[in-house]
Amino acid sequence: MDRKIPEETIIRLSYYLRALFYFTEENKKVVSSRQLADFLKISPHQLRKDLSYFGQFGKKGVGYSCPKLIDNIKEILGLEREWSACVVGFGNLGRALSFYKGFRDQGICIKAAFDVDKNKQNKTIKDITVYPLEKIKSIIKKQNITIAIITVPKESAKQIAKILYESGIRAILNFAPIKLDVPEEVILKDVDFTCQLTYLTYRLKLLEKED
Amino acid sequence: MDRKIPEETIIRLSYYLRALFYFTEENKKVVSSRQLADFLKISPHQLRKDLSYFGQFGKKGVGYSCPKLIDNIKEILGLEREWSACVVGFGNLGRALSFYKGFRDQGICIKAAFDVDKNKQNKTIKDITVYPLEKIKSIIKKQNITIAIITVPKESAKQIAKILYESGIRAILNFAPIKLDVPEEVILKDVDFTCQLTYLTYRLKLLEKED
DNA sequence: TAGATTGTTAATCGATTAACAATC
DNA sequence: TAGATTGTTAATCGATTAACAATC
Repeated sequence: MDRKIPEETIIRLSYYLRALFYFTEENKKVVSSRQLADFLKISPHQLRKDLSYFGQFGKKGVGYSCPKLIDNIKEILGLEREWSACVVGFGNLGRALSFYKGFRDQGICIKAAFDVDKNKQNKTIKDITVYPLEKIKSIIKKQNITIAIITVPKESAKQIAKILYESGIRAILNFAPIKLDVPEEVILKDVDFTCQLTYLTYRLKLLEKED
Repeated sequence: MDRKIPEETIIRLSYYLRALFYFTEENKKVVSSRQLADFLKISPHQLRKDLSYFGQFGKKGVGYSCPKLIDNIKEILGLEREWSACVVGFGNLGRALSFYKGFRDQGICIKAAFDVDKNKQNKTIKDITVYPLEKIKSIIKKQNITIAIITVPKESAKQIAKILYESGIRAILNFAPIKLDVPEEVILKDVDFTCQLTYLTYRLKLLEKED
């Protein structure tokens, strides 16, 4: 694992994992790179190239064992163990992420939520308790939380990020539409709906021009 | 506009727009590529390169006029006019997207929502009415909706996509964790939280190995 | 053995970075 | 004029695609 691995490759590994779950549910024990790739609408070359960064997982002339490749990819992505996460901002988006089942399937467990709104605080829904912001530090320590998801308005996002990394958070998934300042050692990933939607309007406009 | 323009460039244009809104709020009339780039934590070269795909918008030795560049980027992204969209699936995520203010600021207006759940149907919250799925076709036609956002469970996503493009939808933002089959002329963009989170666990695991 | 499919190298393609001439 | 900053070309870097030898 000396060469630099593209971020796109890592993202695709998640997709491969999901496809493997699907084929496993369909009672398939072995799949070829072509079957996986067709399911995900990518090329089999790309799948094999992506896997080759990490080792040799298939059998020539045969394909990949579903359960084995699942274990291998989980190991690569760090999903062989459980991770604890929290959500800051318990609006609609915060709630959606808190209760999203897809995370737990992959070993990522939302352990707590935080919100400024007193009416939301100290209530527990489906195992997740909403705490006031003042409790961020203590709960993170107590519950051993390493990942935080930020869904607060952009006005308070920078301040929340500061509290989070000062509390020991080492990775942040940020849904607030603003660039956060975090220390180099904190891993930050932005998710931005508006940009994605705007890409659609751009393409729609292009199409109209062609006509 | 003969050369192929990278998707990344289009996504960044949205970020430039947002930065320009920020500087405008701060009463700045003119900004340099360096100021914009610093704000967004990218390089000024990249910003200038991105803009150069579409024309010359700045003044050498001076910088860019904020209001003019805003108008130019809006025009490029098709945001000089209003777009009508709908949300299918009125769970927490559907609600979050329906009421998200960031869209309306950019001229994208959620006009209707749809859900299978009878308890959610025929209620109007903040100008958005939730209709049964059977009404998808008629509402889309009546309200002139071109963009759809899918937030239903993966089990029903493919079927919903079919109903949508058969109803005249031309662009889909898909939050369901499954690859949809759509005709070539329908523009499709996937958003996947799990992949983003998993990228964080991958990086966290890498860090631990280094120690 | 013949057919199938992997893993990897080489070729291509595309995006980013850097440098600088043009010019406000 | 001198300083600043754009727009664009060239160089670099990186990712994807394709081809094929290895081998189950």
